[in-house]
Amino acid sequence: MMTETNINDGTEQRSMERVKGTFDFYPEDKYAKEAILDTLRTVAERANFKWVETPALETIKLLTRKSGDEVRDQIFVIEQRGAEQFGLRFDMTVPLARMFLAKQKELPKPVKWCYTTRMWRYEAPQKGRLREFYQFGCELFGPATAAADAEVIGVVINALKEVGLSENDFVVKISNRKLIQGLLYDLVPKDKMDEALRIIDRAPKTTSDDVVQQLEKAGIRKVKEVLRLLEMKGKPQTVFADLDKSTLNELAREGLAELKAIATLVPSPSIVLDLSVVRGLAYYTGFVFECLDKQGKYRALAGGGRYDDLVQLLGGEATPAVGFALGYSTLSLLLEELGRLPKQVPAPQLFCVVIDEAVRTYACTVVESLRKKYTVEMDIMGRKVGKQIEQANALKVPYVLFIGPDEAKQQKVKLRDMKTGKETLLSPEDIRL
RNA sequence: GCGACGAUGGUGUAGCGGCAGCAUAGAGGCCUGUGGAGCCUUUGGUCUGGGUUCAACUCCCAGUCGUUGCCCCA
Repeated sequence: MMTETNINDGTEQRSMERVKGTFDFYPEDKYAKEAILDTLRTVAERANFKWVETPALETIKLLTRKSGDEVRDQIFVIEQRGAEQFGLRFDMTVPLARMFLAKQKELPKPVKWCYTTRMWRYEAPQKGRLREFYQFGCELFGPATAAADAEVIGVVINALKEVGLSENDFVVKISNRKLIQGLLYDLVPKDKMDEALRIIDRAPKTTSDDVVQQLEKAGIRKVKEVLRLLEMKGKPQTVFADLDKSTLNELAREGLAELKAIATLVPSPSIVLDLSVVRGLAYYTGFVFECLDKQGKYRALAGGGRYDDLVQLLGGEATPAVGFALGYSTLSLLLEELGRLPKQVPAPQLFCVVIDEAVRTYACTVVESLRKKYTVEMDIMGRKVGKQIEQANALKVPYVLFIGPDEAKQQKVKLRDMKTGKETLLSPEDIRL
């Protein structure tokens, strides 16, 4: 029965709401974000990383090339034409790898790129995790050296310090997949390796009893030995000393050597070695790292590592690569908590008080010419003088210009220094702030 | 995708099965050429839909959104 007449089902109201998991940047938020992202980028640029951008859209084929269907579920699929599907990028590593291999032959190595841009993942929004979000990151193609890994870590650490964090505010947990897998080799059957890594990855978030339970459930026997690995964490040199005492297989020795080289090159006090850092199961091949706030209160601030197989997997020549991404959501939460998020919207330098509507034309001429050089606000509400000054005060303007019939007659303006209260009558072109 | 909790002016909050109040922000006035104050006026709200009831912002159900835990985190 079609009996619905003017039923308000709330769709009208909901159509005015923001899309779930997105964020509106009002001036205060926008200036804060851009200031932070600019600062981060500048740090990368000082290490000679070049700023790049890619389309928001990629083909689904590319986006899912390196991962399975679970990834597909988190892609915003936005268009379908014939057999082709497009999706919004969910990270920058894959698009930049595509960009790299398109010009692989001509680009001089190393190729060092950075980005500060937005991406999308269709997942449940949580604190520090939105569906539309911004990341700063670097990718470095070419060298397979510890020096490259160290450079990337160095950028992360410097970037965090540059936006107002100290090395007491965060930790950089480093690890190496070869080392973990080498160590697990004798403890875990080959077909259980992925499952074991997955359990290890989320171990820090659960109790050790849970970890034991999960390992047993997965059919892994040498639970005690696996747990012992998880406890190997702390200052790199301490853990290295521990590991040196054990007999290691070749894979583990290789991973260990890589970590030692990196630790030597980046002697930061915020670096700890933590073998539970695995970084998902995706494209990382060796060195991996994760950066967290000291209390572990928030989600990871940054994460990255070495992905030596990705370029080849996408159809390029085998090229080692290393990179990281640093999300704005979590970073801004931490900065906010520490009171270090820049909060100011730029204030106008000058406010023009229009004393009488009769002189508005003259006032507009003056303001127009001043706006070639300064940020100038003027009354456009037709308010009374007192209200105009209130507005100027609310805007924290350092100088106010008074333009009334007297000034207009002489083609002058009265400039008032709001701090000292001193007023001077002068020609508009003589204004120097 | 699953679970828990929540939703009252723009913002922050109070309240009660029977008139929805306070603060703050906004607009205006006191104030027709000069200060951030003060006083006054005013705009604006119970997320959406359904149910119970004489009566629902309040109780019940569903949805939406939010927070959080799980999954996932490429």
